[in-house]
Amino acid sequence: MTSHATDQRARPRKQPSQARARHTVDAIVEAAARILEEHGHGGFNTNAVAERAGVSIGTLYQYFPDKDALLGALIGRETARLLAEVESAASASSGPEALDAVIRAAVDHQLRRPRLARLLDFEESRLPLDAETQAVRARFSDILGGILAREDMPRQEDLNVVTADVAAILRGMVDTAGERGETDQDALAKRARRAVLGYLMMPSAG
Amino acid sequence: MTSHATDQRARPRKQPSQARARHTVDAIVEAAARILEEHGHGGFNTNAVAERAGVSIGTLYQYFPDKDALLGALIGRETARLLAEVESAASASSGPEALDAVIRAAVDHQLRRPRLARLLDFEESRLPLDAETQAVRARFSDILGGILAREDMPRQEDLNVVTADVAAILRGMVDTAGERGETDQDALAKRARRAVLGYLMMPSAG
DNA sequence: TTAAAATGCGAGCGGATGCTCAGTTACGCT
DNA sequence: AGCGTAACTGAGCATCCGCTCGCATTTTAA
Repeated sequence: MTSHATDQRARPRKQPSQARARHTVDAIVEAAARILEEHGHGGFNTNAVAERAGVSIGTLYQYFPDKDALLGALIGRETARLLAEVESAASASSGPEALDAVIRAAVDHQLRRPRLARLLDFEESRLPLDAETQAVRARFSDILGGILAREDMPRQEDLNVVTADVAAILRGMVDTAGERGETDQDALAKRARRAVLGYLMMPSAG
Repeated sequence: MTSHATDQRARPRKQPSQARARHTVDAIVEAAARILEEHGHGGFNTNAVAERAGVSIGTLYQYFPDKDALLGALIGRETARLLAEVESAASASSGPEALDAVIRAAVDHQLRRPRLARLLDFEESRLPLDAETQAVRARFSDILGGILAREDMPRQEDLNVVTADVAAILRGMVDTAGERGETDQDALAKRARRAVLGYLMMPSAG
C-alpha cells in the first residue's frame, strides 16, 4: 500500500563500526521497548523512540533501515532472552522437572514486562519475521517437543500437534494473566502446570 | 494523542431515521470487518472503509462519531454473535454437553473469520470498551462459570480463577489455530476439549 | 407544486509521522 | 594548525489519514 513497497533494498548509507555502535543500538532498542509498553502501538513512532534514546532520528536511521527493522530488532532481543531461559530449563534431569522449568521461564518472561510481551507477540504475527527470529521460534518448539518426548513423560500420539497445543495453552494463560495484571508468579505457574499436565494426561480419545 | 480526546460528547450532526439507517450502518460495519481482515490494523482507515462500503466518508461520519466508535461497533457485533452461540450452548441438559457446546461455539466463531477475530481481540484490549460490550463479556464469564459449577461437573476450589483459566486456555488454543490456518473444526474442538477437561480433572495441589 | 427537512456527498484542512540530506561536531593524524 | 573522516544532527519534505463543512440531492409535508 505504501507506494515504495517495491524498494529494491533498504540500505543504510553508512554503517558505524560494530564495536562503537553497540551502546547506541542498545539504547535505541531499549527506548523502543519503553515507548511501546508505555504508549502502545499507537504512540510508537520513530521520532519518539529517538528522543527517548537520547539520539537524533538521523542516528536512529543509521542503525535501522526502517521502522519495522527496529521492531524486528526488539522482537529478536526479547525472543532471544526467552530462549536463553528455556534452554537452561531444558537441561533438567527429569522430564517433569524440565517441563516445570519451561513453564516457570515462560511465566517469568511474561510477567516481567507483560505489556511489552503481549504487544510484541502481536507484532510478530504481523511482521515477516527475519530468519534469525524464525530460527529461534523453531528452536523453542524443538526444545519443548524434546521434553515432551522423554521417556518419563506420558506418551503422546502426535507429538507435533501436542507440542503446538501445549505452547498455545501456555501462551493463552500467561498472556491473559499479564493482561489482568497478575503478579504472583508461583500461583500462575502452578495453574499453568495444572493445565499442561492435565492436557498431557488426558486420553485423547473424545 | 488526538488533541480533542477531551471532547465532551461525540455528536453526529444529524442522525438518520433508525429504519433507513440500518442497511447503511451494516454495510459500513461489514466493510470495516473486511478491510481489517484483508489489510490488517495498518490498512484500516476510514476512507478505505467508506469506499468499500459504497458510501462517502461524510456518510460514515454521520453514523459513527469517530474511528474508534466504528471499531467498537464491529467488536460489539462480533461479540454479540459469539454470545448468541454460547447462550444456546448453555441450554444443554448435562454439564459436559454444555461445556462441549461452548467449546464448539468458540471454535466455530474463531475459525469462521480467524484474522478478524484475532485482530478484534487485540483491539478490544486497547479500547476503553463500551458498557454494552463489557456487559457481554461479563455474561460470557457468567455462563461459563455456571456450567462449571453444575453438579455433574468436577468440583472446583476457586470457581472464578478456574473460569478465567478455562477461558484463557480456550482462547490460546483457538487463537493459535486460527493463526496457523487450521480449518478442521472437529479436530480442534476435540483437542480443546482435551485441554479443558484435563485442566478441570487435574488435582490442583501441585 | 413547492418549500423545508433529511440525507448524502467529497474536496480538502490540519496534524502526525516516516524518513532524507546538507550541514555540524568530534577526533585522530600529520 | 590544518586536514580528513566517522558519527551525529534536526529542519523539513512527502505522504497519509482522521475528520469537517458547505453544497447537492432526495424525501416528506403542506
